[in-house]
Amino acid sequence: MEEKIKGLIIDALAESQGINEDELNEIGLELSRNANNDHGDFSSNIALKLASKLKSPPMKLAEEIIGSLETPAELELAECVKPGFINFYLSAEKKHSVLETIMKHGRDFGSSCAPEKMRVLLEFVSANPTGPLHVGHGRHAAFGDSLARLLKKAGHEVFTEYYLNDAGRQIDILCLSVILEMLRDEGLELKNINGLYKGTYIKEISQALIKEGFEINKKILIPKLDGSADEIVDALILEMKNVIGSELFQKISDKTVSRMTKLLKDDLSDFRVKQDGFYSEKSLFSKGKIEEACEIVKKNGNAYEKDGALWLESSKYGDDKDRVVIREDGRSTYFASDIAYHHDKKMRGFDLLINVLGSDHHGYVSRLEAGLASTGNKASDLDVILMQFVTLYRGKKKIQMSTRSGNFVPMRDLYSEVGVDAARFFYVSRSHDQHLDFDLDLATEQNNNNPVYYIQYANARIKSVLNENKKRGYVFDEGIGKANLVKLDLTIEEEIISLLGKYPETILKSSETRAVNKIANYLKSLAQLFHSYYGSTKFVSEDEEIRNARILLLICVSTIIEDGLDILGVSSPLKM
RNA sequence: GCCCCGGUAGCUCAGCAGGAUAGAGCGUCGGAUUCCUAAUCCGAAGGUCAGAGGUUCGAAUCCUCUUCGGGGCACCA
Repeated sequence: MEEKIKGLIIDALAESQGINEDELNEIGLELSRNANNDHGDFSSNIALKLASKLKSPPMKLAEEIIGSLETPAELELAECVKPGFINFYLSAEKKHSVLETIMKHGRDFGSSCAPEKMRVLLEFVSANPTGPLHVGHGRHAAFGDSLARLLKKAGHEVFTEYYLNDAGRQIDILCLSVILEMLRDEGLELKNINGLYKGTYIKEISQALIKEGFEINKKILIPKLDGSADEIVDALILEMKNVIGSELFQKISDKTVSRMTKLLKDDLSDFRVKQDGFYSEKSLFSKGKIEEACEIVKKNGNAYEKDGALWLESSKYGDDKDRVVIREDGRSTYFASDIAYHHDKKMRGFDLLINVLGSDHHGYVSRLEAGLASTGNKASDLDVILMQFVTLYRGKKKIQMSTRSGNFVPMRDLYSEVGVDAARFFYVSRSHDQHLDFDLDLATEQNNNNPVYYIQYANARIKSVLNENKKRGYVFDEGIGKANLVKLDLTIEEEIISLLGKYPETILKSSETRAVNKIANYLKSLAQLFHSYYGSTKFVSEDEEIRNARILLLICVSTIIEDGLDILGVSSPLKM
């Protein structure tokens, strides 16, 4: 319809002002859809835009345009208003037809609206497997999973992935922490060492390994603890590998990582977050992907050697300075892994790579782009979404996020307390580039304050009305409903229908801007209109025609609420 | 020093590919339940959209500066 009206305007402009399409393209023809029906269903500002160019008052122009405007049956009226807007009013039949579309397509209404379908690799969370996921990761998880659902809804093919940092120093430290815990468990007295991982999960893993029959020589020598915490830890790792043998160390390391990974997967899946794949950093080494990437970079003339290290000339691609890829001692940097990993993503055939990262990684973005460019890919294929931080509150009281030993509040604690529905909704209700204050009290309140329940309740009320309809011996007749849509002429009904009609463009816009929170806002508005409608109108009435028409409308509202909530990973209870 | 994000009602926030009177909820005040779920609804009061310039017929929205707050600038991961 939008295109049709635009076409009409173009014709009218040509006739009344002698403006051709090229001239028009310069100015840009916009047609906006209006929320409140004060200004019609669509409006155009074209007369205002043309006024200065044609040196003619906008109102006069608008009148002339309308004068030569054809009006098809779907259009009831076109009028010009005060500053120079042209407002279009659709016929009632046309406006109501969206309900028929929703009845026909059901939950597929608004699906596949993206004009260009892409293969997307969406990477999110990717936290080191050295501890349970905390409330900050929770936001990444909720956002990433919802974005995946949203992009799929819009018609894209989406693969979600978790990059598992299962190699490197942090993993050695994790493994060391577990081994020392095993020794402790066997009665060895050990001083606390800074920089090691603590927490019940370390204990659990060490005990599980002991049960599996892993043994550590108790006569292990702890080297003198001199130097900085980092130096001590590194010395311990080296010593441990020597004493127990790097083979056993590696075995324990593998066991530990796989147990940690299981823990992460459970944290995520219990939060209804689905990762299609876990990509192992270690596999980059074993499959030679890092050397491969280095070769490509060198071949493309984007690397050089200096001070015994291999440097990527990332400054060539917009980074502040060049970066080390292979260290002096021959070990590759984390950045090297990332170059190889992102190149591999492209090789797997994805058009678009989306990374959800913490906002503290923003300095890393240009480096990633440079890495991608230096392997011969387009930097613009990478879309990094930076996530701002989360602060927990209990009412007005800020909750200490981490203890002195560096333990964060686990995300599982959060969603166990407030429930998965509330947690997911709250996490996603604000734009990713804004700080999130997560109020645990608010998330569990059962009233108007709490948008999750407000929306769910709207849907539950609809289900209840449908039941009541049956209970009174009526059978919903879609045919009668469709035939009487024109009777839905209350202002509130028109507002609801208009909002339902905006669902596809909401999906499109929020998927394009990765703004999952727009879905949450949309649902809030829809629920609000519904509750108001509920309070003012009787649905199960004796009049068969209006009853079926209204119930049809309610079914449409319910369809959209359920679909929208599902994008957010929130359930739609039938009863509350 | 450089870079990213933000400042909208007393509070928490929507609105931001420019558009017509800036919206919700809470809180305050006043109402609604013989009726399909009151986890609801209706009404009132409440604003220099941080400040100053600029672009435009038109700016909360775009640009510049200032200011306040959060975060970042490794041969760490």
